[in-house]
Amino acid sequence: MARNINRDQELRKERTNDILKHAVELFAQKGLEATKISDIAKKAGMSHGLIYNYFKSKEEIYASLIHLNLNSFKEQLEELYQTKKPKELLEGIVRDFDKRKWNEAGFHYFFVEQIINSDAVNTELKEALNRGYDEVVAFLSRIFKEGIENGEFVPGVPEYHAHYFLTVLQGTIVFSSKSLPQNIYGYTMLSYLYPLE
Amino acid sequence: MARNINRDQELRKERTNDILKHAVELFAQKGLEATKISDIAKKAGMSHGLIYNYFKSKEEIYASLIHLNLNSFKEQLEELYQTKKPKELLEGIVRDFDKRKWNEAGFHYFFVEQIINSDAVNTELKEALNRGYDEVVAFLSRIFKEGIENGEFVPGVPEYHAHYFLTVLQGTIVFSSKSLPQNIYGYTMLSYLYPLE
Amino acid sequence: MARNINRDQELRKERTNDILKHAVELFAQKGLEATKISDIAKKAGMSHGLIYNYFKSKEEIYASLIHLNLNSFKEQLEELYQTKKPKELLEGIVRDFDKRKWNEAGFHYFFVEQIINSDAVNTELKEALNRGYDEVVAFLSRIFKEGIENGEFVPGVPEYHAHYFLTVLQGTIVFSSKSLPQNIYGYTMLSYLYPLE
Amino acid sequence: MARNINRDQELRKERTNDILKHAVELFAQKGLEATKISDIAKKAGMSHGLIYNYFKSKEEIYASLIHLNLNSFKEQLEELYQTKKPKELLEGIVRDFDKRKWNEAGFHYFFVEQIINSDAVNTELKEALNRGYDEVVAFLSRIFKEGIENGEFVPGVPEYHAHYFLTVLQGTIVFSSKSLPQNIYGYTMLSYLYPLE
DNA sequence: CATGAATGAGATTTCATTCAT
DNA sequence: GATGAATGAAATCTCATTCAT
Repeated sequence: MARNINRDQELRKERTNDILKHAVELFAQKGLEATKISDIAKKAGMSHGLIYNYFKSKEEIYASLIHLNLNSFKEQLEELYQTKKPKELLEGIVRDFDKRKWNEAGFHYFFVEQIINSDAVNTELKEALNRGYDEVVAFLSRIFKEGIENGEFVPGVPEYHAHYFLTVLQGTIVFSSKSLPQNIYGYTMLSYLYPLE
Repeated sequence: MARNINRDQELRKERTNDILKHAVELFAQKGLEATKISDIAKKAGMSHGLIYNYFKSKEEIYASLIHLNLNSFKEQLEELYQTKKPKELLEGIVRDFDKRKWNEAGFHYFFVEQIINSDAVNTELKEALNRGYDEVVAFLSRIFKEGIENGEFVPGVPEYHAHYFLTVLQGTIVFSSKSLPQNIYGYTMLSYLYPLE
Repeated sequence: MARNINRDQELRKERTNDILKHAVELFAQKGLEATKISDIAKKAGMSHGLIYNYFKSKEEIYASLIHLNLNSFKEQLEELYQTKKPKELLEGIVRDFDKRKWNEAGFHYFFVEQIINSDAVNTELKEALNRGYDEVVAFLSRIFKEGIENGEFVPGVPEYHAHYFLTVLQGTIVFSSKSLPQNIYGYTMLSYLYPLE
Repeated sequence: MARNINRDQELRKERTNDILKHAVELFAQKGLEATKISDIAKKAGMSHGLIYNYFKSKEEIYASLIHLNLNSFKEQLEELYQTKKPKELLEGIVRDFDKRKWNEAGFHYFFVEQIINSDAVNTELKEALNRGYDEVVAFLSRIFKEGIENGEFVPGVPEYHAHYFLTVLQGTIVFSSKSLPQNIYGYTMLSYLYPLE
C-alpha cells in the first residue's frame, strides 16, 4: 500500500470542504439554478469534472449545505445553551449571524422544496433535511419556553416565537442587499420579544 | 380597417393579464428559475410563441409582476391611509395579505437582484422597480412615524420599523409552506409593535 | 357588380409593386434570410398578413425580383440594341447601372441556388428564372459577337466576354460599399475590352 | 496534471480546424444564413454542442474563416512577391485560386457587412477583418504599381486595378456554379491587363 | 380586403453530466 | 485522482404562415 489511507480521506474531506465553501458564496449570491457547476469549479480552482468525484449533482451540493447549516445552527444553539440564558443565547445567534456567511445558503429555504423533490438528491439526505429542520424548531421552541417562563420574553406560544425568529432571520438575508445598518433586523426583531421594563 | 381596434386593445390587455395571472402562480409555487416559459404557456392555454408577443423574456414577466405588486401594495396603503389610523391600517394589510395571492410573487425579493442585473429586462422597467420599492418604504415610514407619534406603536426609528415590517411579510411567504396557522407571523409581528397596556 | 374589376386589378398590381419595391431595398441591404416578412410589411406600410394575398412566400418575392430584374435587364438590352452599337450599348448599361437600384437584388445571384431549391417557390417561376438567365447570356453573347466582328471589342469568345461582363457587374454590387468613385469597376472593366488605339 | 497539455492543445487546434474545414464547404455551398450550426456539426461528425466549445456563434466561425482567408491570401502574395514579377505573381494567384477551396468562403464578402454588424462576433475579430482587408488592397496596389512601371500591365491607377482584380475574383466565386471552363474568368480578366504586343 | 393574434416548426444556445486519457 | 473534451436533453427564442374577425 503506497498511499496512506488516512491521508487520502483527509484530502477528500478537504476537497469536499473546498467545494462547499466556494459553492455557498455563489448560491448565496445567485441562487441555485443561476449558479453553474463550472462557476463553482472555477472558484474552487479545480476542474468541473472533479466535482463529480465528491457530489453526485449540483442539487446534492446545495442539499449538503443546508444540511451542514442546520447542523451547525443546532450545534451553536446547543453550545450556547450550556452557558447562556435564553435571551443572551438568541442575542448571540443574531450577533454572529452575519459572520456565519458560510451557512447563509442554508437559509435559502426558498429552494428547499425543489431540493426535496429533486431526483438528483439521495433519499437519505432528504430525510436528514426534514429531520434537521424539525429539530431546530423544537430546540428553539424549548428555549423560548424557558425564556417566557423566566420572564425574559413576552408571553406567547413558544413554537410561534420560534417560527417568528426563523422568519426574521430568513428575511434578514432576503433584504440583506439593502443599506440598513448591519443586522438591524435581527436586533429590532429581538427587541420586540423583550417585555417592556 | 377590418378589425376593431378597441377590441384588439382589450384583447391584448386580457392576454397580458392571462399570462401574468398564470405566471404568478407558477412563480409563487416554484420560483423564478424552475418556472419555464412553456409551463406558463400551457397553464395559460396558449402557445409559448404567443408569450413573446407580449413579453420579451421570462424575466420581463417576473419584473412586471413585481412592478404590479409594488403598485398595488402602494395603492392599498394609500387607500387605507384615507380612513384608517396607522395601527388599523397595518392590521388591514396583514389581514388581507394571504388573500392577495395575485401579488405574492412580487414578494419573492429573493430574485430581484437577478432581475435587476438581467439583460432580458428593459431599463425602464428596472428603474420603475427601484423607484417603486423606495416609495413603498417611504410611505410605510411615514405611517410608522405617525403611529409612533400618536402612541399606537412603540418608539423607534420609523424607517427601521418599515423594513422590519417588510422583512416579516417577506418571511411569511418564504415559510408559507409550513403548517402554522395562516399568517401567524404577521399578527405576531405586529403585536410586537404595540406598546404593552 | 358593385366593384370595378379593372380598378381592382390595378390596385392589385399597385400593391404587388409596393411590396416588391420595398422588399428589394431590404434584400439588397440585408440579404434573403435576414430580411423578415414583417420588415417588408412595415416598410411597405401594410400588415404582414396582407403580403400573403400577393405572394405565397418570402422566397417567391425574392424570385419575382430576380425575374423582374432579368426581364428588365433584357428589355434594356433589347431597347438599346435598336439604336446603339455594341460598345455604346454596354457603356449605357454600365452608366445606368447604379441608377437601377430597383433591380440590384436581382444580382444577388448568391441566393439563387436557395431559391431554385426552395419548395416555397412555384415551379413555373423557377423555370422562368433559368430561362431568363440563359436568354440574357445569349443576348449579351450576340452583342459581343457583333462588337468583336466590327472591331469595337478585342477578339475572343463572345460567351466568355458575356460572362466576364456579368461577373464584374456582380462584383460591382458586392463591393459597392467600398469607397471607390462610383462604378469605377464597370468602366474599368469595359476599357479592357476595347482594342488599343 | 492528469492530461497531456500539449496533446490537449493540439486536439483543440485540430477540432477548430475540423469545424472550419467543414463549415467553409457549407458556407461556400449555401451561404451564411442557410448554413445551420447543426449542419456543420453533422458534417464535422460531432455534436452541435461541441461547436460552442470552440466558437461562440455561427457568425464567429464565419468571421474566422474570412480572417484566415485574408491572412493566407496576404501570405501567399508576400511569398510569391519574393520571387515573382507582378504579372507572374497574379497569374499564380489566379491559377491556384480554385485549389484553395478552403478559403473560398473568405470571398463571400457579400456577408461581411452582416458580420461586421453582428453582436455575435467579438470586436477584436471585427477590427482584424477591417485591417486585413485594407492590407490586402494596399499590397495588391503596390504590386500593380510595380507592374505598371515595368510595363507588365497597362497604365492606370494601381488601386483601381487592385479593386478590379478583387472584384473579378469575387465574381468568379459567385458565378462558380455555372458551367464555364474552370476559372476562365480569372484568366480572361488578367488578359485585359496585359498591354497588346 | 385587411389586420394582427396565434401557432408551431425549427434554430440557437446552455450546461449538467459522462468518460477517455 | 484530475482533466476538459464531448454529448445531448432541454430551454429559449424567432418568425413564416394561417386564420378568425
